[in-house]
Amino acid sequence: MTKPEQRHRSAKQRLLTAADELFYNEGIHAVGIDRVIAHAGVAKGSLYYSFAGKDDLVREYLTGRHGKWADRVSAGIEAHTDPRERILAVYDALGVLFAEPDYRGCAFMNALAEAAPDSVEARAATTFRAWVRDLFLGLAADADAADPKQLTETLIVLYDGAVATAQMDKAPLAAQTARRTADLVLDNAGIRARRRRRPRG
Amino acid sequence: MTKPEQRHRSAKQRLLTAADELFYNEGIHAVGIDRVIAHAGVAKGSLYYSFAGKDDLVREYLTGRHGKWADRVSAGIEAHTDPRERILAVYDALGVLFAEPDYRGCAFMNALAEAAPDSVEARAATTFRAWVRDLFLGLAADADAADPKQLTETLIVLYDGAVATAQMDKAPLAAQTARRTADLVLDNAGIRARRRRRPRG
DNA sequence: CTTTATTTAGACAGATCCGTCGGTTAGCGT
DNA sequence: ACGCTAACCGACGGATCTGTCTAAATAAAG
Repeated sequence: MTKPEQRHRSAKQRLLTAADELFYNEGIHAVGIDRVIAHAGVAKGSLYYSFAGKDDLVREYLTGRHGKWADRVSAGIEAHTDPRERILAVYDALGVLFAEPDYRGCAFMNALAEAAPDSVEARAATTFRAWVRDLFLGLAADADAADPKQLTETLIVLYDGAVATAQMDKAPLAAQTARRTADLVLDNAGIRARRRRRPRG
Repeated sequence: MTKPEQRHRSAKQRLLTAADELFYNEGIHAVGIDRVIAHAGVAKGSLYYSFAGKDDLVREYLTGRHGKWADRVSAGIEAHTDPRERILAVYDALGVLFAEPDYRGCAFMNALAEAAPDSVEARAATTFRAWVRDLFLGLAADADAADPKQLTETLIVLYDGAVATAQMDKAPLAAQTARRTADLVLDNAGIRARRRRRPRG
């Protein structure tokens, strides 16, 4: 068995990187596998050696996006201890994301826009959305919200609104707008700043 | 010149209806012109007689969506005289839209998700977004908002959030969540109910 | 009726799509 | 060195895509 890295990255990894760039920037249907293998610099046979087909490549592209974003959001949240600030940290993470020069919206929203009801894209989007919901639900519960479900609905609408506005209007500042509104919503829900525990003593 | 209706609708109109259904429900790239002409029940030659190409058909599909939605929103707004309720009427219109059984998100967001930067889809989306912005900007000014631009940004994020959440989570109630939050935002902006003039005296 | 506009059916071309296949290279154990 | 096998390669095939074209039928208009 070969080690996962020799001098050059493996064909599978190069394919994954190329697929991520092309699928995200131009859309899944718009990019054929010929474009992917050309951009990765590998042969077509290598794609079907490492992946069952285009759907499989799409699936790994989306799960990769899910994992990377979940890691970034989690890191942003865990930089704070105050439950209120932990909620707002999600919108701060969006602000950093939107500022990236090649931001082109939510990969799952875009994938779902061109996907069939029972496709790989639809399944990946469902998984992603369950993660989003559970994320806010946990944060709302930690903040002792009176109605965690309703607060979650509102926070999700603000999250999605920031994402969609930033994409359609090329407006990275939509994250700040969403954050400011979330702040107001938290005020209205009676959630105030408090420390769970001091960082060190 | 032929009248717009004879016994059967013209080939152009049938193509437009078929394109609207198929493009919206399955995505633009996913639907070939063969599918469109089959669904319309016309010959391929009729498509290229009435339209310059697929792009032209896509363009008319999107401008049609724009016009119909603008009419619905305007009708909803003009049913109210109070500037505050005129703003909230937009979210009520979204609620009605989301309740339709075949709702599949914003046609322009979906089109943009699979479109190239300078495509017909991108241009139609830009036009649509300018309309959305001007709509809220006018409503915010009519309500004597202290900062109409900032209020508009917030209302747009809530609008987009309702649309995106409703699509991704199949949650028609996202419109109510957005409306409730908009209500809070308007309170916070110091915008109170007032009549411009009595309906009759 | 004559003329023009619209529609039809289908074959065709060129490009691109996804996927398969047989053959080649490279790393590893023995 | 030898054999084995994972890893990789590029040509090929069938399907589908958009768009063109021909030739004729139908409908509308003058």
